Amino acid sequence: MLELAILGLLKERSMHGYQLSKRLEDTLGGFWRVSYGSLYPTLRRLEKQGAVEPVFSREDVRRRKNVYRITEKGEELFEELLGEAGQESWEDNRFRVRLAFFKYLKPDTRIRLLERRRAFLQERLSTIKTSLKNARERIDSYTLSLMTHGQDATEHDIAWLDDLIRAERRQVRENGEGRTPRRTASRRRSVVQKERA
Amino acid sequence: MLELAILGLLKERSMHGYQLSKRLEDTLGGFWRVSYGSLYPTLRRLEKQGAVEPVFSREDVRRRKNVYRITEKGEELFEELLGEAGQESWEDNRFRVRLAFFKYLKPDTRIRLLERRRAFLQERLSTIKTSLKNARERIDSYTLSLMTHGQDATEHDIAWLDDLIRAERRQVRENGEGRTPRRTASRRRSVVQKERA
DNA sequence: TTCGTCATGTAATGGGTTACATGATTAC
DNA sequence: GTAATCATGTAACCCATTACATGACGAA
Repeated sequence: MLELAILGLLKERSMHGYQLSKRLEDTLGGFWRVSYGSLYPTLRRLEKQGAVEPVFSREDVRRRKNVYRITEKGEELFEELLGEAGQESWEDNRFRVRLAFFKYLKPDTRIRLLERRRAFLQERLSTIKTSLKNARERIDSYTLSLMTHGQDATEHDIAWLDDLIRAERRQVRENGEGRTPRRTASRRRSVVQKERA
Repeated sequence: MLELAILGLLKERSMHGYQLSKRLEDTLGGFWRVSYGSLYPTLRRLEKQGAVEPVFSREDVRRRKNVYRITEKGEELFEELLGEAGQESWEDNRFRVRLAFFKYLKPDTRIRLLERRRAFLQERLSTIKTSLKNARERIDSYTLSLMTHGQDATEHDIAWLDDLIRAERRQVRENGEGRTPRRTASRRRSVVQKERA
């Protein structure tokens, strides 16, 4: 996951480790903080694999900053990581990382991923509903509240995804493939608020 | 975390590994699935520490089921794990596990933990708000949507916690310490619905 | 008799973390 | 000059995972 995040950030511009950690922090802010103990070794590993390579500028060398750039091979790896279909890839934080790099994907790939995530949440939802049905009587109020709130949150998440999917579809219809939508976020917001009322 | 969950479940009644995994599944349902590859070794580790001990009944031995019971030492460990104040203990899934065993805590401990989680979410919220303020212009619509939705969800979570805290406080006032509240969950639900309208 | 699910485990691996260590640079 | 933050790294560990392996038991 960290590999994906690093590659995604390096696609935008070359950076050194410390910069990467800062950018990571303010993209996935409250949901994930990378430690240097994983960042630097991962960067090294990526270099050994040939997915990133050091950029030497006089300034940076002097200050011993190790600036990296993504390579052709790195671009391929990035694509591969984003597209992978493993079970665990749809867990909340993983999906957040993926979504953060959606702008690099083709609209139909985006839709595919959004729908995969939606299916994941849908399954979570039915798991919750099932245990709620089977066990409602014998579970304590805290567990009950936990599950009820989990259900709420999951439904809310699904509604959000549906908005994203809709926006993406509209995008495809209106502009043909390839363009980046402009204000998906705020449009989504209003829809959700309507649903809440 | 798995240790905590196992001990918590064994407090209710003695069980073998497979039963534990099932109970775990329908308590934390869509949010966590334990694999046997971690369950059994953990159970062994707990046994070696003296936190759980095997119960031998003729039936179970015949069917080679390893039923465990929690020991005095295990009860202490449980208490310790629930009370620990480490940074990572307030992350979403950890907190869910903790909440699932709230019924075993004293009301004031419950309030303390709820408030600690609240502070954690509050910090997440301000992290999000800060990056939103600093970067709103330069980030793409997907990342923006991600952050906005993250903010929404976090605020919703905090509101839920506030309900739980309020209910707990009322509990303390009305019944004095020690009693388990009856229908916290559904009471909460109605409050949230009012807030949404 | 065969399929599902009950039941227990091991080995290899993964993907991070914390704690520690070092030192340059910048702002006050 | 001193504190904060920039910058890079290592070693030990942690807590889980997947994949594999085995076999009993009940129901169709």
